[in-house]
Amino acid sequence: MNQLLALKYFCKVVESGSFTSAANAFSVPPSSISRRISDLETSLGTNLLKRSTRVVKPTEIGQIYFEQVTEILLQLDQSTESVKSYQTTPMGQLRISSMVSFGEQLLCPLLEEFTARYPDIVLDVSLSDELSSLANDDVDVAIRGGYAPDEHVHAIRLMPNEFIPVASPAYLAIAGTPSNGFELREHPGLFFRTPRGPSPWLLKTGDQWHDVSGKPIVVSNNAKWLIELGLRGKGIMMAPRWSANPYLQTGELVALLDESDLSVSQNQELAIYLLYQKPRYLVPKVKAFVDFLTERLMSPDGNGI
Amino acid sequence: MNQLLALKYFCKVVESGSFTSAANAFSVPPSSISRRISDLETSLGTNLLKRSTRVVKPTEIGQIYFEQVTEILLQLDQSTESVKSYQTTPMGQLRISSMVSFGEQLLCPLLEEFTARYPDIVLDVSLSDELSSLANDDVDVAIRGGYAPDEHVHAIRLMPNEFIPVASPAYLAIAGTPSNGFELREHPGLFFRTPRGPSPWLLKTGDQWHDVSGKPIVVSNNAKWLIELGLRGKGIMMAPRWSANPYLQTGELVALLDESDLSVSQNQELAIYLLYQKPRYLVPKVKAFVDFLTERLMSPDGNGI
DNA sequence: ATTAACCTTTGTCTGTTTGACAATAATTGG
DNA sequence: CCAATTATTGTCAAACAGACAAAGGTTAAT
Repeated sequence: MNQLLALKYFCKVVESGSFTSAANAFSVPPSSISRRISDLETSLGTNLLKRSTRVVKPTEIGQIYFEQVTEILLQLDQSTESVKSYQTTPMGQLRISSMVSFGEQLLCPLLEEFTARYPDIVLDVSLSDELSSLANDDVDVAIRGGYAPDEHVHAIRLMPNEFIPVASPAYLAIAGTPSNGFELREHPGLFFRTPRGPSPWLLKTGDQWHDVSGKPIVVSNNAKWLIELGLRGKGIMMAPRWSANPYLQTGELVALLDESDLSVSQNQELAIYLLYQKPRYLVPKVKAFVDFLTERLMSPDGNGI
Repeated sequence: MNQLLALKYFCKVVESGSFTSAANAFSVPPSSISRRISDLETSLGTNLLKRSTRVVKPTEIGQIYFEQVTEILLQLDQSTESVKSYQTTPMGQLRISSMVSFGEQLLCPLLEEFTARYPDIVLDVSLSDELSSLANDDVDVAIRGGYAPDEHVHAIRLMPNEFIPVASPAYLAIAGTPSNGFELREHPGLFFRTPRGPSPWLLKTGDQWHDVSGKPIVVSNNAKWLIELGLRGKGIMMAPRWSANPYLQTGELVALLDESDLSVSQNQELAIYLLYQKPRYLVPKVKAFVDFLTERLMSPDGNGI
């Protein structure tokens, strides 16, 4: 028996005081109402309604049952409604995972604007260079460099992740400015440690890749500290362009060997990706974040800031 | 879609963390669970569960929905349970309608015992000689004399309703004791007014009925007062045997013309009936009252007290 | 690394249930 | 007393849930 249907029919009959009007309300023949309520009475072993041809009134227990069931149906409607609103309005907890340096320098400043625009979204931002398992539902969206998107993960290319060698003017004044990539080997290097080890300095000549890593002074996963060391003239570092940009503009850092094919990976298409799961029904909070971030970070030519 | 079924399946899946175990709990194939939940998700436009082959976890909104639905299902169970208990235990409001004199003299004294035995029944006793409409659900049980039971009303013959002429010894000492029915016409009469008028005194001789009503001194629907007048020697009255009995035993009243065919109605089978509606499912409170009253009022030979 | 086991999903069929429509029974109001 | 309204019942067609088998995918163990 379709109990919920029977309950809805029953309540409508009590409210309207007649099978016919209830039938009209549901656009079904009165016989359907009669049969469903009969089912209900049978399953409860009770007479819920007193039928006299002109007037239908609930019995004593029918009245009690009606009041309780009305409340229950109302709650069920409200629950359904809250689910639907969740599917309509960006709300709920949004768990974001981002690379540390990107998060510190670009993401977090933007998030203040985001929370202002979507007050019903509670942010849970976790900065880490380890890739947290998007698939295991630890996180709603993730920002990673050069991630290999698998089948169920949607990846949006936010911006290129070009690495350029930089150093402070003070350092260059003392140690001299390298005139080609191979000279980098003679310079002290500030290396970023990825989860897969220190990222090397690579130079491409034709089809050949050469490791032109300098002499390691510091290896750290703390990008901020590395940049600080660079600013203080401790050596040369390969920095993401988006990270070095502010200092390049103030002149605190200088970009070296601008035209050369230097990188930290043989993968030519290094980029920063925004990753999120692609379920059957996309949750508004995720869509809101994806839209927001692409709008703010992706320049029209796709080359980022 | 059988929404209620889907909700039950959904909750069980969340609780057990797997489709298979939920399927076992309901003794249905896992595919049924899968299909019902898929229906539910479609109708809500939401992913409620995150399926990773080994672990099934609710989504954020799925968790919220689960908590609310769990509560709702619990309430529904409780409502069903309360109906079932209503069908098992005598409880609720029991509306009784009784003839005034019978109610005052016999019924109400018994009811104290009844309420003691069934504390969950709240009595609503209405004493009236008008017949309240049993069919219109104004009343659960009614006690009436000589009622013509219609098709849907169950009638139990509680006791005969034999009317006998009585008077006080003091009156008889002055006015003399009538030796046959026709002499009653010469006596002052205390008449009970039924809703259909004063009840006459009738005498049957062979197949003939004679009106042998005395000279009306008082006509009243207040039986208590009539009896009081009788006790004070104001005249003769036709009293129900069950009403006069206490006074006959003390000698305060004397029964006249014991062997004669005197009555107040041509209907020979005057009796007091216990009436109640006969719905498909008899409510325990009614059954309790019917059983109680028949046990206390019906003697084995069916002739009453 | 490869296989095996387990779980969810999908396809197809069958039995049950619900709704539609018509006819019947019963009661109220004029 | 008759007409109108209402609930119920009978019958048929359509929709739906469940059974069973097979497929697809992921984890765990060899």
